[in-house]
Amino acid sequence: MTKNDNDTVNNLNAANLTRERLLEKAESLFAQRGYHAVSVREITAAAKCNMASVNYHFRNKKNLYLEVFRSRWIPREQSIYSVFEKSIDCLEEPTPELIIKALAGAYLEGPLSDEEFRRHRQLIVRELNNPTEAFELAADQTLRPLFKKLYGLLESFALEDVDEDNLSFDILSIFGIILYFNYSR
Amino acid sequence: MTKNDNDTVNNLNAANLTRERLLEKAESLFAQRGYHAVSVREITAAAKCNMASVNYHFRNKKNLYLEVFRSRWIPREQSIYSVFEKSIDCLEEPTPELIIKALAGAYLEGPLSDEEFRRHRQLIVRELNNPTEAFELAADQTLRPLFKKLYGLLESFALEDVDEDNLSFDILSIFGIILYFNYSR
DNA sequence: TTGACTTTTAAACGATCGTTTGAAATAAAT
DNA sequence: ATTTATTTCAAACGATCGTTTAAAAGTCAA
Repeated sequence: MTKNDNDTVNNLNAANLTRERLLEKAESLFAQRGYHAVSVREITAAAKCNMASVNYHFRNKKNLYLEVFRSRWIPREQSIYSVFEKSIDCLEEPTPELIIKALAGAYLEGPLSDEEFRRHRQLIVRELNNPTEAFELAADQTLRPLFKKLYGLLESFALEDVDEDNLSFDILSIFGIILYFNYSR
Repeated sequence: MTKNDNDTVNNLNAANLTRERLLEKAESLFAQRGYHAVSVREITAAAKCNMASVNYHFRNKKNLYLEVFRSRWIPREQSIYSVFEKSIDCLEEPTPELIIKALAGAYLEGPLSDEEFRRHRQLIVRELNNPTEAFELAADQTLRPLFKKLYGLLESFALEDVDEDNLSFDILSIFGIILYFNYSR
């Protein structure tokens, strides 16, 4: 067993170097090709460690996948959210156009490098198409709060005959555009 | 071996009933959960036939997947394209807004039922995220022609300072919105 | 240096995967 | 009715999957 019941602890000993390498390579491979297309053997080979390390550090493959979201994806999304909130606070007059620009900017010119954003986006697009427990984590801790914030910002404009459903759809469409941005190459 | 070298022939004998059931169930399952998450055993169980039938009628799993695109997805997309073209021809003044409405209409209110469109969209979204040989088929025979048509229709408007790249991006964004439509539930 | 604890390792486990086999069943032709 | 060709089937194949095991290696305090 680990020397600590809470396996998300941030010790910097040798053990956690293997742990961190596994999370890094697992995220990269899961983002590139998806959960089922990537084997534990491939992840451990990339991380240059033994196959049983996945079991030792993360219990099993599924939990390694979830831990990628818990300890990497969600904090990253939260940092994007922080950038977005600060951008909004700086606005004197937060028009819908400026709000959307602030949102897109937080994702596309925020704290993430191009490669980091590519991975980040790939992971959540895969979850949108094939929801697992990871999507619930992401939805609860990042997506719904962001959605709620956007809703609050945009509904005050009460654009003519736009009802709640249509506004929700518009917000989702904006995410669709941002998520599909990189497909234009 | 089959009694015909061309296994896409449209005979209506008993053999092809099994073949058609396999294509139907394979498409449904691949759309729902993706190539790797669906096993040959599951497909043949759904189609109520023996596991070896996949090998007999389609050579292997990968080719069954490709045949779903060749004999089902691409013809369906082409029928959508036809509806779109007819809608455009009926327009007296094809403004960008009317063009986009015609496009969305062809997908959302065209020849496909809601369930058919859901499957249709799921298959191509999975290919966008995880391109295989099937994407090349779809791109060559349906996506690029449609894209070219849209480009021809929209570029004539020469909207101010919109260059080629930005117009391409806008077209892709429109597809992003259409593809993500159903996520709003 | 000893002994307790943590981490890594090689090897094997059972399960499931896609595919193959050869014979039985069915259909078509002579 | 017999032969020929086509289609279906149960059973097994080798490969790969995620996981487990028990021992070796490493770490660190007493």
